[in-house]
Amino acid sequence: MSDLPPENPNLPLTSSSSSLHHSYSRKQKSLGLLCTNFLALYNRHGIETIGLDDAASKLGVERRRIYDIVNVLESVGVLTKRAKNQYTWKGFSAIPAALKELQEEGAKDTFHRFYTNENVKVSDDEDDEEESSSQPLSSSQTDTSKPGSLDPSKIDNRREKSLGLLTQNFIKLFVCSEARIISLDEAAKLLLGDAHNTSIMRTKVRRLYDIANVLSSMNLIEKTHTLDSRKPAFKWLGYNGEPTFTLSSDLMQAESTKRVFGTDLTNVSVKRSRTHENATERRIKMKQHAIADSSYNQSSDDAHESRRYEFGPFEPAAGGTYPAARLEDNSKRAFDVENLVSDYRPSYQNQVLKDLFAHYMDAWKSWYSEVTQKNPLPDTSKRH
DNA sequence: AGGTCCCGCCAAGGT
DNA sequence: ACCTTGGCGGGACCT
Repeated sequence: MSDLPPENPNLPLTSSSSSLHHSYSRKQKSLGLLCTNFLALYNRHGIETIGLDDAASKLGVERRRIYDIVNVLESVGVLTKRAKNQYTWKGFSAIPAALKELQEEGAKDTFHRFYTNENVKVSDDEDDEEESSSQPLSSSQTDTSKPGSLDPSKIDNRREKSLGLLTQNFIKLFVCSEARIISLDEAAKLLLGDAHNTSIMRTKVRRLYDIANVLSSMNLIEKTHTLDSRKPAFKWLGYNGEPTFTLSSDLMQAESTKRVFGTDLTNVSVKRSRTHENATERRIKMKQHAIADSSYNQSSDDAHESRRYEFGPFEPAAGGTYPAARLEDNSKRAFDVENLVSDYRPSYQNQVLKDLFAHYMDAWKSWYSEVTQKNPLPDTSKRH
């Protein structure tokens, strides 16, 4: 026994009708959907502590999956680890602060890299972080063999590759640049360092999908594709307020149900799906729910992006460290763009990132000066 | 024919 | 020694 049973007819859920034909569906077990249910379950008043086992059983999945979710949620501040098997629910309201921190952090270690020894060597992957004493780990990790010998070079190698860190770096990509849309492989390359090794690349991309799925279910990003190349890409939506979750009664009652292998409570209320209709629908819903913010405006709404990238309205927030431009107040921004740009120029070591950044900066500068001059209406329809 | 990404093995980390 | 975490990648499923 090992193959999945077609399905379990004992389940009390079956979202009413509409289950055209039920059969094992991968989608119904997706991380994204699971995350949606997870959020539906815990994103409410009264919740304060979350037990991994509790979550696993309530959602009908193995703990392993919960770790995936929890790790990325923690990256955006929604959760905090309290103790073994225990997390503290912080809620969506904790997101803005977390994002801001990521933004600053990103800008900071960018400076650091810039001032210290910017023009760096090959430097495969990894990034310092915390203390940096100890030896600068053995150059590249071309550790051929070394049977048995404990490699001191891979001490916290694990942390470096963690889903959580990867998530944060992924988010920094958006938050620390003006990029609004980043294609999947750009992201993979950026987050990697070695875009040559196909194997490593593949793995990284798999992870990216995992991350993207949960971030998507939170409505922080959205999967799309680049306008031109048709390549899959991620669009940063940012935090616009809490998504409106509707906990299906099915899920509620599923709480008491015991899980059997192969059955999956996750497939309740299969309303998530990534069909365009639903996705758009959800966003609209969310938007009106949080539209109060306003300052977020016009433009680039759903349907049409005018190009591969967009400039996001990321608020620098009091004493912010990053230049954020918005169409509205362009008039009062008379400072020297050039200067500012160089000040904030990240110094990533890998070429791809550098190129990408240059690309965005170029676009941004021309757009910015255009807007700044006097044009009340920035016409983004020109090439470059 | 890829693009997605579920699933769970099994190795680090903790206690 | 046992339990918790969670990297990793085979290969099934979905365009």
